[in-house]
Amino acid sequence: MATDSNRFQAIISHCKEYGFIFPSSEIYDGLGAVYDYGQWGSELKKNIKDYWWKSMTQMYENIVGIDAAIFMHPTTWKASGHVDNFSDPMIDNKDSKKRYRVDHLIEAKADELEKGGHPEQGEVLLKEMDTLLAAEDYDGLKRLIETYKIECPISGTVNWTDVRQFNLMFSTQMGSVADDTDVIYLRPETAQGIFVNFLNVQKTGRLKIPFGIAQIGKAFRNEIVARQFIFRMREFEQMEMQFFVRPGTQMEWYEYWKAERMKWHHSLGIPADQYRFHDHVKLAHYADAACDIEYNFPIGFKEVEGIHSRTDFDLRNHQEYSKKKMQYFDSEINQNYIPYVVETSIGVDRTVLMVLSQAYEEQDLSTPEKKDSRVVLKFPPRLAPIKLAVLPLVKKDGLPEIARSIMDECKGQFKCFYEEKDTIGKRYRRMDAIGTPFCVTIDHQTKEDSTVTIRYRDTMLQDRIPIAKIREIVTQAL
RNA sequence: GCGGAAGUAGCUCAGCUGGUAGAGCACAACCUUGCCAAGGUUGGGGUCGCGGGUUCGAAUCUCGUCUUCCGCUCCA
Repeated sequence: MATDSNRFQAIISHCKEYGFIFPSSEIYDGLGAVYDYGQWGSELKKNIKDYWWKSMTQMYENIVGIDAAIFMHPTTWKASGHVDNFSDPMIDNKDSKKRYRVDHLIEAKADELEKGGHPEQGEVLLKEMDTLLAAEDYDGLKRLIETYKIECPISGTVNWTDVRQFNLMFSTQMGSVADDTDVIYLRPETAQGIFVNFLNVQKTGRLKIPFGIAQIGKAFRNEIVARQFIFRMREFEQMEMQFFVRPGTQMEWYEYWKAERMKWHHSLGIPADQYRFHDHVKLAHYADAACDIEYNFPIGFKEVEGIHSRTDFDLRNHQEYSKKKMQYFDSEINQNYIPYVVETSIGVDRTVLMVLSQAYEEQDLSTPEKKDSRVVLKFPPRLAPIKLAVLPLVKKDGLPEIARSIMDECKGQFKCFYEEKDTIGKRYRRMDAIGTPFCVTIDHQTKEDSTVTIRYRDTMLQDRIPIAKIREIVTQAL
C-alpha cells in the first residue's frame, strides 16, 4: 500500500487518468489552483451536491433553498467586512521569511516610540502611514519602513521585499466603460447572498424562526498560496446553510448543527474515526463560536466543513449600510429583533476529495500462479458516477441487442454505461477504476432463461438474476 | 515568497561521454471468442516545457524563463 504522500499523488493521477479532474486549461500549462471536472468527476460532484441539497431542503421542513448571483452590489462587501479586513498591504522579511501587514508593523513601531518617550514621533509616523495608505502609495510605505529602520521582530533585520497588496477578492468591471466606480467583486463567500435575501425569503415563504436558507454556489478567493490539488482552489464551490434563530439561543443551535452535520458525514458511509471536530480558538470578526469538521485526508486532518455562530453581525451590518430594517417580528414573544445566525458551510470540492480519498483502494489480488492487482473506487452507490454497466459477453449472437434493451429499460432511472469492447475481465476492472457498483453481463444463457450475471464491485462476487430484477437491485442500493 | 527536485507519446519511464527519438501499458481497426486486466496482426500519436547560447550538428552541454511536485511560510 502506498504511503500517505504517495497515496495523495496516486489519487491525483487516477483522477486525471480516468476522467475525474483535470488541471484547468492544461494545454496552456494550466492555471494555478484551478481545476476542471471531467466526465466522471462532474457526475460525482453533482451527486454530492444533490445529496446535500436533499438532506437540507427536503429532510428539514424549515429549510428552503435559493440560488443567488455571484455578482453583488459592492457595498455588500463593505458591510460583510471583506473590503476592510482582507485587502491590506503586506511586506515580507527576506531573512526570516515572515510576512507582515504593513500597518501592523508600523503601528508596532509607533507604539515603541511612544513608550520610549517620543510620543510625538510616533504620532508623526502614524499620520504619514495613514496618508500613504489612503493614497495606496506602496513605494512610499516601503520608504517609510526603511526611514524608520523598522526591523523584523524575528530576524531583527531590515531586509524587506517590496510592499504588495494581497486582495482576497477578485474584481472586475461592470458596464462597458471601465471606471473605478464600476468595480465589482466576485463573491468570496456565498453566505452574503443569503443575508441580503433574508427578508425576501422569510416574507414570501412565510417562514417562522427558527428556519434556514440553503445555497450551493461558486465562490472565489485570490489565495496567496493555493495548492494541494482541489483542496484549496481559487474558484471553488460551497454548500451553505444559514440558520436564523432567536438571539440568546444560538449556542443551543450551534451544538444542534454540529451534531446534525456530523450525522450527515457518517451517512456517507465514512467511519467516525476519520473525522474530528476542531474548535476555533481565534475567532473570526463575525463569530462568537466556531468549529471545523475535519476529515483525515491523505495529507492529514483538514477542514471539510465549518460551523459558525455568526451572531447578528451580518444582518446588523446590512441594516446599517442599506438603511433597511433586517428585523423579524417574533409573535411568540411579541418582539422585534435581528435574528442570530448559525452557519454550516461545507466545501463541495473538498467533499469530492474526501469521498475520493475514502473510496480509493489499491488491492493486491495475486495468486501463487499469477500476479494481479486492481484499483477500485468504493463510492457509496448513490454517489457513484455510473450506477450500472451493461456488458454483453460477446458482441454477436444477439447478445448486444439484449444488452441494448436492458440499457433502454434502465437509463431513464439511473446512469448506465454500455461497453462491448475487450474481455469481460478488463471491462470489470475499468468499471472498478471509476467506481461503478454494479455490472451485469449478458451471455448465451440469457437467451434461454432471461437471466444475467450481476457482479458486485466491492466483493467481486457474482450472482445469477433475472433481467426483470436488475432495476430493483440497483434502485434499492441508491 | 524562500529552499530542494523534476519536466521526453494519454500513463510509467529509457535515451551512457552531443549525431535531428524508443519501450511497456493505454488507444483505434481486424482476427482469436471470452465470466475478473496485460493472445495475434496492423495502425495513429512526440518539433523531447519554452527561449537564447556553444557546436558542422543539442532531448543530451550552458544560461534564462515557465510549470509541476516536496518542504517552509500563509490561509477570516
